[in-house]
Amino acid sequence: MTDTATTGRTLPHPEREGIRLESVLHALSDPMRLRIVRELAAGEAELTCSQFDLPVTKSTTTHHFRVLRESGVVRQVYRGTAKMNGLRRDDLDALFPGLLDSLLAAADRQAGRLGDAG
Amino acid sequence: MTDTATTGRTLPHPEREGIRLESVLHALSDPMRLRIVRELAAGEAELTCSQFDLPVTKSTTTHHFRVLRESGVVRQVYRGTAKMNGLRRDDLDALFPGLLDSLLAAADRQAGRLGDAG
DNA sequence: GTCAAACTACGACGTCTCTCGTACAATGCT
DNA sequence: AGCATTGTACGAGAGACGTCGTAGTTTGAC
Repeated sequence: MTDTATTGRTLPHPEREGIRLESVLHALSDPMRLRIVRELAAGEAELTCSQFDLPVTKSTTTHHFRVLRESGVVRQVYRGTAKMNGLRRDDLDALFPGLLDSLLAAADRQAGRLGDAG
Repeated sequence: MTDTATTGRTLPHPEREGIRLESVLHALSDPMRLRIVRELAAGEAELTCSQFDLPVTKSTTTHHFRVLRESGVVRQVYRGTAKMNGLRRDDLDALFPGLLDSLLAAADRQAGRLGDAG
């Protein structure tokens, strides 16, 4: 328990077969959550909630991460006081091949077009 | 004007560049609307609103078609008393290459998996 | 001109969503 | 033990959403 181990707390996730397309689309239809997912996809590593510099309060951030988790888009694991977030790429790719990539490409494209992503 | 011509009434559509990914995802995150889009994609021809046998009232159907139109997913044109609906495939493909196909494939896959589509 | 068909407008209702603030819980460090 | 960090729970408020019913409009056919 002294190394960076996962702590006892666990969070409910839908299993792969329980992920619903409508829920995923709904999760991704919020600008804040789409932004989170894009940042998550950009880096390889998992990120803590607090590493996202979102223009909302902590409560709201928690809310968005929960929506993402409950829809099956991200996997969350506690490590110490932090909560690590990772895209459920494997599950999403298995369930809906090519969808996540198209979605991320579409988001990138739109960000480039609109200039809201450097 | 005696043949099957478009009548004077027109409906506001977002132009191609005005279509937002978040709005498209939101439009598609409703089961009724996803169903509409799948039916539209299945057949080549445009369909009238009343050709869809949805388990909701006419008012609600109108509402869903409006959401789809305003988000840029479908194009609607009056012809007589009917309103023809067509997927804006060209615009969506130009804006978000591959996205619509992935989305439709994902929906098909889920329908097959869950058995709610014959 | 009358009538039916297709769709719309408007208001209503209950629910869900996004946001916040405050108070609380779990963990790790000293 | 004490404290800082990280995230949660709960409640609230404003607004959006999906649904309906009724009344109305537009068009085409007779």
